[in-house]
Amino acid sequence: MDLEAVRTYVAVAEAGQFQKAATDLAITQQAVSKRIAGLERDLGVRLFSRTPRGAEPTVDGQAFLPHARELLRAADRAAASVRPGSRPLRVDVINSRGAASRLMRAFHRAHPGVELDIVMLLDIESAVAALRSGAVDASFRAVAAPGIPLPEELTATRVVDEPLDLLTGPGHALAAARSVRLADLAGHRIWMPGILPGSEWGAYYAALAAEFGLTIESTGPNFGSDALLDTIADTPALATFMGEDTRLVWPATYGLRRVPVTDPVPVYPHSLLQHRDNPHPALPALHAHLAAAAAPAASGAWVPDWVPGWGADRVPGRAR
Amino acid sequence: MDLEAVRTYVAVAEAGQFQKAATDLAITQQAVSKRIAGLERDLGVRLFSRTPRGAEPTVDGQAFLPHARELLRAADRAAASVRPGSRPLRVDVINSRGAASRLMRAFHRAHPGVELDIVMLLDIESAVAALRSGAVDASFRAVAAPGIPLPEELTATRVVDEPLDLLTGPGHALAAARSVRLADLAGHRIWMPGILPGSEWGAYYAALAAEFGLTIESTGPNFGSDALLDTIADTPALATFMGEDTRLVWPATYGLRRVPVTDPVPVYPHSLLQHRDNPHPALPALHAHLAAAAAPAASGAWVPDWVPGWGADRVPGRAR
DNA sequence: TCGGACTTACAACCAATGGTTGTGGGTGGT
DNA sequence: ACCACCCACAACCATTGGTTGTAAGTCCGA
Repeated sequence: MDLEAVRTYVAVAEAGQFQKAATDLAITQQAVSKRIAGLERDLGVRLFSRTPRGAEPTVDGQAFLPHARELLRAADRAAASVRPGSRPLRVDVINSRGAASRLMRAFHRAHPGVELDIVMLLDIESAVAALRSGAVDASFRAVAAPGIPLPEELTATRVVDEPLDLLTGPGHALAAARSVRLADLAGHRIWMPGILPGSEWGAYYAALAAEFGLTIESTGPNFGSDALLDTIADTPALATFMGEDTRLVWPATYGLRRVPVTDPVPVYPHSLLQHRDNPHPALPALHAHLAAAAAPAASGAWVPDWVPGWGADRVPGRAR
Repeated sequence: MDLEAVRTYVAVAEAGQFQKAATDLAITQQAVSKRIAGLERDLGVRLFSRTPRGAEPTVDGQAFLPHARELLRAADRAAASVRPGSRPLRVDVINSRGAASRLMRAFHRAHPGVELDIVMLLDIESAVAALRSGAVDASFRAVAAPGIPLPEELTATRVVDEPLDLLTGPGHALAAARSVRLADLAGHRIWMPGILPGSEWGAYYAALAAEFGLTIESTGPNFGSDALLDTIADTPALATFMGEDTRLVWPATYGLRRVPVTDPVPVYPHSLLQHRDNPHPALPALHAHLAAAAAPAASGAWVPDWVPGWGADRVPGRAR
């Protein structure tokens, strides 16, 4: 199926005749005739019934028309997603299951009119480079991690702290616990595959392990969250950390247990990075939404939490 | 933008390298290279960063990918909409503002998974022909109108009765009335442009006019509902009928008045026609939905209504 | 009834597209 | 240093898709 033929089809359906559609498209009537004939050959049905006064859609043509229009709109959106200048707001999130993804989905629900593209960059260096070049408009990251100075032209706004739960299999020693103190995790093996030592998560867990004497293993390649959960469910000696609000789609029979960690609650600090001069019109709306989403938590009871020493100030109003 | 190039792009993004995508698509690596280069030229951005071990999407490529997938899905849906055999349920409605359209929108909300195509055929003859040929699966029509025998292989199910209101401009004699008896409309000019004498609506209004002495003018071409409403608003001597539940999108300043007609209420009888042997899997769900939608009205107070003498039995449970 | 104005369809031609094969440059592992 | 593997470029060629010219059909008015 050829998009130009589909575009020609819609033009004919709107014009009511091949001739006028041809002048609208600035081609000859014969070219229109050929395109429509080719489209009908591709689809295997007759789309127009030709009359001496023009052409009108057949039943198949009527059914095809809205799909054709939607197809052309999809093509326009696809082209717009990479058009320099006015393109959809492009936001980098740190992974597809974390708090940042959840916030962006909520933002999309609250502002359905804002065109949005979500990308996931590998590390903060490439995120910083993408922000400086303008390839992305905003990035959820943990800033001020050691060794990663924030360039002058970027700004960072602390937007949300993500509390972490412990995730264990049914055979784990803490599987039945209602909660566990962070200090009591000393000596337990925590497995976080795919966390690179130099990355932000790597720095976060390194600081956490150093302060509370945890054993965090990030060895081995990341085979995806399915493989991770599979291993956690089957290995009594292993546990892992997972965002408190992460919803798991997982068969209940595997018996994964989620154990809240307290005293203090380890929270991962998310900031929104952007270029100081980025003029994208949707950025203010995003900031307003994030501020509004963080504020209501202030009414809850506050619980002591832990962020790395380099984690700067806490987000206003966080509670649990 | 070429759909084949987009399909190739998605294949490369999934394969991770041009070579493998080429074998998957059964073309040469050079052809893949050319297609991607052409797509990048069309879009004006670089989609892949080429490495000695393959190709990975750039930031622009990452943003483009979901749009590309959606574009291909839209193309598949468009092709499926006219595929003989298993295609979406194709339903003919009598116009875009009537009760049939409303019912189909409600059905779509209740069954979002059912692929649906709505068409509007000119008259009941073409609807019958389309049903017999299998070009459409179901049709909302008023059957048993005089001179239109229902062929043996078609079935008709009375699904909904649509009450009609009188629509007037602010200067009309009945504009301030809270309701009007059908008999009191005798002598008033009712304008229904575009209603053909031989059509179902034509037969309906002819019977209505004959029984209650109305003056119904259906002269003149139908310039669309905007032109109709425009004329009604500006002409004190004219009024028209309109479905009770029809929502008008119209500036309030025009002052159109909707006057319920009573004693009896004129209702237009809609039936669902289909081929006796049509095996489309979504047809039972449609029938179940229509039966469920008609039933709840039985709880309301019943009001005398009027259908043409040829209008067969009333739909069970209709009320107002 | 005939001719003019209008429609779409078909034939011939030609440039440009899009595939192929062959080859070269570059990187990473042995 | 060589080999294996990747992608890009060049040359070639069939096919596609545009053009012009013409034919066939219908409507309408003289």
